[in-house]
Amino acid sequence: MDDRFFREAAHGQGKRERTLAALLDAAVDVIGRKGMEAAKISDMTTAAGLANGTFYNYFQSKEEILHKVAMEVAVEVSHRLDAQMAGIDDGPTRVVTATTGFVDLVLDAPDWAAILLDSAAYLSAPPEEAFHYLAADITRGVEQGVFDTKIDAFTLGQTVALIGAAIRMQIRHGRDGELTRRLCVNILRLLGMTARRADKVVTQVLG
Amino acid sequence: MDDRFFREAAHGQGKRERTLAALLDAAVDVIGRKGMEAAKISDMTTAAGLANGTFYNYFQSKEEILHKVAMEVAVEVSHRLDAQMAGIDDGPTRVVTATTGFVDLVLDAPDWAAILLDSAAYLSAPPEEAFHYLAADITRGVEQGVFDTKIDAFTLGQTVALIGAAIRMQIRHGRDGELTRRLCVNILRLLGMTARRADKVVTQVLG
Amino acid sequence: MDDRFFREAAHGQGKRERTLAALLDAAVDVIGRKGMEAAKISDMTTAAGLANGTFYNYFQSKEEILHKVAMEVAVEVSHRLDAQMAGIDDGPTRVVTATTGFVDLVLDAPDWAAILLDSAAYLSAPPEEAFHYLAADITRGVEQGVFDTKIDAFTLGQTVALIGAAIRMQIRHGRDGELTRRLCVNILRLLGMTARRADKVVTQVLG
Amino acid sequence: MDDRFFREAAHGQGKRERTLAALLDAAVDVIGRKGMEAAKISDMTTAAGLANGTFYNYFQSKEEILHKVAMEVAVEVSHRLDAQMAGIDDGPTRVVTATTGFVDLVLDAPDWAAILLDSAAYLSAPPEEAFHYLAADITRGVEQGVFDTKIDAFTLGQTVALIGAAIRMQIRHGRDGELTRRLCVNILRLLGMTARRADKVVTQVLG
DNA sequence: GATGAATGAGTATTCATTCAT
DNA sequence: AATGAATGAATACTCATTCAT
Repeated sequence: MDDRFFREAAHGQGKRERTLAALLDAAVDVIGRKGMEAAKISDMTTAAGLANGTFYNYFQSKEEILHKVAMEVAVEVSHRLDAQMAGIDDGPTRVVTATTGFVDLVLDAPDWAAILLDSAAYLSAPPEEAFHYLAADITRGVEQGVFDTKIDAFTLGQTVALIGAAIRMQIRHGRDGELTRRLCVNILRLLGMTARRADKVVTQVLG
Repeated sequence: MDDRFFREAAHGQGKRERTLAALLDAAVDVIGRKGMEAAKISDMTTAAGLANGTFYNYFQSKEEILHKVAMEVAVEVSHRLDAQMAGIDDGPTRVVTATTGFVDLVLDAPDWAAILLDSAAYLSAPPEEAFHYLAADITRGVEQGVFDTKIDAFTLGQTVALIGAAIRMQIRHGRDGELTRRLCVNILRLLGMTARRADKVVTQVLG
Repeated sequence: MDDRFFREAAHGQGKRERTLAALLDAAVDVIGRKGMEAAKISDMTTAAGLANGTFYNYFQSKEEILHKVAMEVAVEVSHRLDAQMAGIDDGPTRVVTATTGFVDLVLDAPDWAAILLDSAAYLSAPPEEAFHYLAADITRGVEQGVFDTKIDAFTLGQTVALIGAAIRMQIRHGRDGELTRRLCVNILRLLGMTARRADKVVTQVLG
Repeated sequence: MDDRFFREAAHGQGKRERTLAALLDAAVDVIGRKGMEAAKISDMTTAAGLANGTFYNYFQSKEEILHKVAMEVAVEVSHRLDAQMAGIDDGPTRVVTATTGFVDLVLDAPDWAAILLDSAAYLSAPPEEAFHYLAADITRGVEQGVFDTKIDAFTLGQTVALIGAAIRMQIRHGRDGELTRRLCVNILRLLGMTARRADKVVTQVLG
């Protein structure tokens, strides 16, 4: 999904922008195949059809492009989820919708999954952008009185950990909608809903 | 905690055993400081006061010592937790006791924390020993009718993810008993207890 | 003879070609001094005035450069012999001319001798190019009815063994044209000529 | 053939002799399997059922045992050939008998073949013992007036080269009596016999 | 004599980064 | 802007040899 994502976004722009986009697309591709650690600069430039040294006209270091790619992907994922969720008002429904949407989106684009997953481990700073909406939805649920939990980095971290574990398992053992459903239940439970109400919400949203 | 753990265990034994223990202790130390990925063989031999080549009289490769260290630590942690939990019969109480004990133990020995955390990511096979008791306790809770969840790799993975995230946060931002308490609540909620009952159990156990 | 052989051939070409040639020349030099087995990559790069890592911009491994050098030398030797032998039609005369030419050429360039001799033992596939002409000349002699032998790998192997032994002896104990003459006689005898006729041919050709 | 050759020879002797013999047998075995270059001291001691360090109570270095083994094997081979050839008086017949016997013996004991072949390349000094009888037989033939060649190191070297090449080919491509027969013919031709007489002798001896 | 633990010099290979063109 | 050749630090692993017990 979305091979050449950056190049399309840079279509019609200046040469510098297009080369930059080519490098970012190449990075996505290479990271998807080999992971951040093993991704070589030369892999990226080769995939982008550029010479080795050209890389350093656009980035100061390997780390920089890794950060950039991770952030851009996170932002784009957030955008897409926002679009899916317009008009949904109920907190729990939003959480389930967002989680399902996120997991599906990321499993559809394994390159992006690799980037998001790796960025938490390989980069010091995981891209909060990807999960920003989640904090907002949880807050909304708390305000609506259906969630019973503190809203802070810890709760967010716990939730993200659940999502990450679920994605990793599906990458390893194959896609499984049932696991995504259970993930949603787990998140709602963790946020303070009873097991019964959590099931009901998930069934309403996912059918 | 337990610097020279292996050397103490090998005290009075033959030279081979003592050198082996020195290497394992050195590995723990180095992994604690630099992580599994960055840990160099020469770091370990230097820390153990040995020549470079001596390493290969005891291990075939870097991976081998990493596996060995991870497994030994996991086993030892399990042993200690078992000791703490003798006589506790109630499933939820066991889960809380085990989780708290595990988090405290591991935060007391940050080297061990690093090993356990890294081993999941760096080694192909993370040591199940460290979490085996957890599966047993969850099963017990389900059999006692207080947990409402499937017992499988997914549930275990979700639980372990919560614990890992909590430990990581405390390593980064400092020890915080309140977070450990909230972790326990989260786990019990995830396993199907209501928010209220989860709080009650945690309060009973942790005061 | 022909120190800097490759560099001369690459004169005026691009930088990549010139560096490649420098590496090949350096390899020839190092192999000549230490043999294929003991030749180190760093020896070659140092001799070429390059950094260690530069080697791997041109070759994947030590084996690769060894093969390349052996093949290039073999090809060049064949070219030079071809030139010497243009217009000679008689089979035995060709064999004697080729053998003498080969031995002289190789003793003039002891580095090349080392390469050709080592390549049979160290490389899995010795460069047939160096001896291809020999097979052709033997065939010609057989067709002319002056040789009485099967033309196959065995006969070729036997002949090459004689040449190799003669070269080795002259490298060890000093150049000796008489030995080369006797080598030619031996080859002709082996190919089925009587001692007398063999002597006559050799005398005609070598004086 | 002749596994434990040295141990049998040392039977009934002192402990030192028996341990030495065990090391020599182990060396034969290991060299046969891996070649001289790749043979490790520890391979030999392990195969001999001894500790690593024990080796140095018997040999000063790896080279020393290699030399010793090569020499002993060469001597033994000579002895056996001598036995086969008692009573044979005719020079050419002796050469054919010795060559055939040598090739057969060595192909029957591939370990020995490996040792003899490697010793020429890996050790500076190939064991002349193995070919001493050959010089004598050639001399005899010359004195009988059937060979027409100088008797010196060069002729011997040429002959040995032919034998080596023939053995190598049979090790690589499988035993082939026809090649051994052709080898004998080649040697006789090289020593100055006509093709016809060489064939006749070989047929008389080998049938 | 035997042991076997310890040694440490030796080397191919990778890859992010620089810089002259 | 682009090129791509050159760099060189960094590191796991081998094995003959030593020597204290």
